[in-house]
Amino acid sequence: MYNLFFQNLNSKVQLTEEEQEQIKTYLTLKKLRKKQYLLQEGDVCKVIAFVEKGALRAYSVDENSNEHIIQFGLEGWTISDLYSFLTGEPATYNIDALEDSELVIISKSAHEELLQTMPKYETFTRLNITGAYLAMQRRLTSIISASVEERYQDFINLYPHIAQRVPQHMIASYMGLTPETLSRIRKRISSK
Amino acid sequence: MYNLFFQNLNSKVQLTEEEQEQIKTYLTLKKLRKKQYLLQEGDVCKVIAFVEKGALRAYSVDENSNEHIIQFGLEGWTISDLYSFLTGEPATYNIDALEDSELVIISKSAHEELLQTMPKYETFTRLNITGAYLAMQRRLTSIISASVEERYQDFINLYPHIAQRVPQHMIASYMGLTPETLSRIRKRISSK
DNA sequence: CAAAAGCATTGATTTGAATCAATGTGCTTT
DNA sequence: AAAGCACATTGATTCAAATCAATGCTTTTG
Repeated sequence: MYNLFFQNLNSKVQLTEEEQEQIKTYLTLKKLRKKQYLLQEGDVCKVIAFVEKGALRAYSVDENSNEHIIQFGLEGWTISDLYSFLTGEPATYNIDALEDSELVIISKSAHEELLQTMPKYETFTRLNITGAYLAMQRRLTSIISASVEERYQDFINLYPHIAQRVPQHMIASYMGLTPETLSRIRKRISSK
Repeated sequence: MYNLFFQNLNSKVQLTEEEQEQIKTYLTLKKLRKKQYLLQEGDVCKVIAFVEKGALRAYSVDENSNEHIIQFGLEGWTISDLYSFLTGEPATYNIDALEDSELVIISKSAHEELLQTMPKYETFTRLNITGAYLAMQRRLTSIISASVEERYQDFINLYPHIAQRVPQHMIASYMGLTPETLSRIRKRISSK
């Protein structure tokens, strides 16, 4: 059940059997049906979720009730409203399941205790957030400097598996475009 | 000379005198004149720089030789091309000084040794990157979902000191706008 | 199974930002 | 002090994406 999580963990910090067992005591599993919420805007985000199976999205809703996807979470990725999780402020994002999913759940107290007691867990956390930072910087750079066409190409190249599993209008949302515009961009690209 | 750096460090992880002295042995100071480069695109980024005094910017240059500012670094902030620093790949950003500046320099080997030997330094690093991640996520959310006017207002509210010290066309660049557009937006806002 | 909902596409029109161009102003720099 | 440059503003025009609207297709669901 925790296979992917520990695979991921081990690839970043080598753990002994005992260490793994110890960490396991802090984790819980959660299944989410398609369309179910993991987090709703306004609630405080209590957990970090590692996606063992399935797909989720984090998104905000603006005053015109347009959804803006800030992050996808597929197998092997972590998803949360980190700001809310860390500060205890109400979440500004919603997180829900795009497919039936299985999550490894780390509660706030578990996270804090692990950070305090297991140096390797802190290293793991540091490496994770660093990876997330670099991925986001890449996305930001591309938004600021590249054309929409290039951005779409980059997205497809970087995340082909997302493009296959997620409806197109959500990719448009992730890119900050309308579905119509993305459709036309795809058309333009394919006619080359 | 290292005042601000240690102030910052201490605010995140409480250090003893000895620990501070130990860390100091890993640091060097560097002064940069206005317009001098800390890093040029294509070179490998060898350092993380903490800004003690002055102001820097990290930016990329696109095929039409337009500059796109990805980050400002003022007093108390850290600036680097982290991807290049961590991977050893050539940098995709340029970093230069907007004013005469003083930097606390952490070399790659220093960074690695400190991470390995001083748990508190790792914690410091983790907290720093987490803060940077949250700031960037905020920026990204605003780009994807808010109007340019709101985005400019947010920027001014969040970083009033930057707005005061940095030429307007650089703020436009940071926002992914042309200077003309930002000028018009300011006009629109002020006429309310 | 039929109805409804969700999704992608296409077309016509509007809108907002980019581009091109010119001017004014204040700083450097010599 | 004069010349040159960097910067901000403003105007006119172009261009790209949003919006509004309609259609057909597929997937859910009652």
